[in-house]
Amino acid sequence: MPDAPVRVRIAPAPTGSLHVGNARTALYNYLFARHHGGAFILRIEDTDRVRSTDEAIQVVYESLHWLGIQWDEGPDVGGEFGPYRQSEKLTRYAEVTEVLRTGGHAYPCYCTPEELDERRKAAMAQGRSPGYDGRCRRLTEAERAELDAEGRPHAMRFAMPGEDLTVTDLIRGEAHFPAVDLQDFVIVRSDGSPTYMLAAAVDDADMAMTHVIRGEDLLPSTPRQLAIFRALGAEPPAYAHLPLIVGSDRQPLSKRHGSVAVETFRQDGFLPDALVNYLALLGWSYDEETTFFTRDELIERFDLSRVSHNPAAFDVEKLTWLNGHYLREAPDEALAAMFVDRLREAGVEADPEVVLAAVPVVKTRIKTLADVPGMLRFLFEDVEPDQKAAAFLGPERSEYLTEVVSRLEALEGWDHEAIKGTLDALREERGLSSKQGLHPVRAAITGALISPPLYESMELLGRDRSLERLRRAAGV
RNA sequence: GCCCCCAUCGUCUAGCGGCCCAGGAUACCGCCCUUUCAAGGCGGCGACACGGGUUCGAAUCCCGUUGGGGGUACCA
Repeated sequence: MPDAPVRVRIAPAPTGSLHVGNARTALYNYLFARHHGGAFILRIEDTDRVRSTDEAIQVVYESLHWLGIQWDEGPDVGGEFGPYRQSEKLTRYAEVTEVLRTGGHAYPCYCTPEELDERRKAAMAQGRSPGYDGRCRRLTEAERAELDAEGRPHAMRFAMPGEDLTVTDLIRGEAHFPAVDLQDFVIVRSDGSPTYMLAAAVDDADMAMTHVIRGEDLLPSTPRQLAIFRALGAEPPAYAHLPLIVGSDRQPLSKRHGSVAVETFRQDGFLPDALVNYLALLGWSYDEETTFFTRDELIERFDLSRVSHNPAAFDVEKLTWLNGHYLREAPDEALAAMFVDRLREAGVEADPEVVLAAVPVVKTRIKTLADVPGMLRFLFEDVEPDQKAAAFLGPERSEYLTEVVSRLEALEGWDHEAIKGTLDALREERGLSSKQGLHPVRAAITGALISPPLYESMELLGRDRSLERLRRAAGV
């Protein structure tokens, strides 16, 4: 198996958004494939037709594209192991079911959900394993014919081999499952549709997967899928189960913890590089100290043996910090383009030239792109001073601001150095602290007490508009 | 209930028998820098869940307890 070219996949169910947990699974599979020079496949698990829509599939594509995770085979790009949508493989699953049935590995089950539920409860009450008791497996052909004649609907169950099974996990080692807990499970529903257990195993076999890297929640399903592989006479892939991502309270990560969909992180102003770097580190580490990784470094260094075993709590604070780092590292031109887009989304039409000039002083002051409009809006439209700023703009500042205006009017040029010199001189003459001297000006120019650097802001705003705002604040 | 997985600072983690009275990052606190706010620099606080073993020696190995997570579906 180590000699076969690596083939791995991500198999999301299109339910409307791509969960970060799925995104991380996709990332690890992608990194593993690239590291080994293998193929990364995208498969859409849409056997549940009711919940699956084409729009939801588009969201999966877009989220993965945004993260920069490219797939080599998939519904949209094709490949020699297709189709890559389970809804297009229904006849294939039926075919396999027939093979299993003929080979004595599957049988019809006529038990109703109510009956199953009742027996399950009874088993649990007695401390026994709650799985299927195998009743219909013992039916004779004559009895089955009779039930069929009555028109009783049936599901198809897989007949487990009745022996203990061992899963060898690349991350965790061996897990042993006693036969008593491995009971016959449904592979085809009474409406004829295949279940996940069947479809996933058949696809992994059909698509020649060499490794299945997925969430730990699927570890208990592995012995069952292994049994299907064996019944089919197919070579099973190697398995690796990733620790789950939980919320700050150790509960499964869900919307009440904040953002969980990749699309939402994008809207919240996170950079794909930051999310990828963060996700890479959420359950994996390279060494004692390295925190930042480029894509190429991740591909070069990713290794399943360094994936951790315990559930990881998603920490937006750290993601946010990482995002700030990537924001500061990004080229100014690229940032300017993103800033302009953000401003437009916030209803602010910004001059790209001005935005580009503002990038250097702004990029150390934002944590996400969502902070941009609040930081730069004042450059492009008049803003009402907020409450704290207003406190520095009363009539009692009128004389001071008027003096500020006249000094600045006398200025030859209009650059931050000259502005600084002028305001410094005035402050010194009057014995004003920097706060006393600058707060009123800052309030007049930016409408807030917290803003990008004042002198640079005034240079960016331009002479005319700066003076106009100061005059208005002075009440002139 | 039963089965499986897991257990180092609040959080992400390094550690795979002596290099560890436990290292890095984040968060938090302080100082420096400073036109506000950040960024940056420096420093601080802070963890081996508990109990038994094994060993000259255990965060590291074994057993148990406790705790957390997952599964137990005609969801995936």
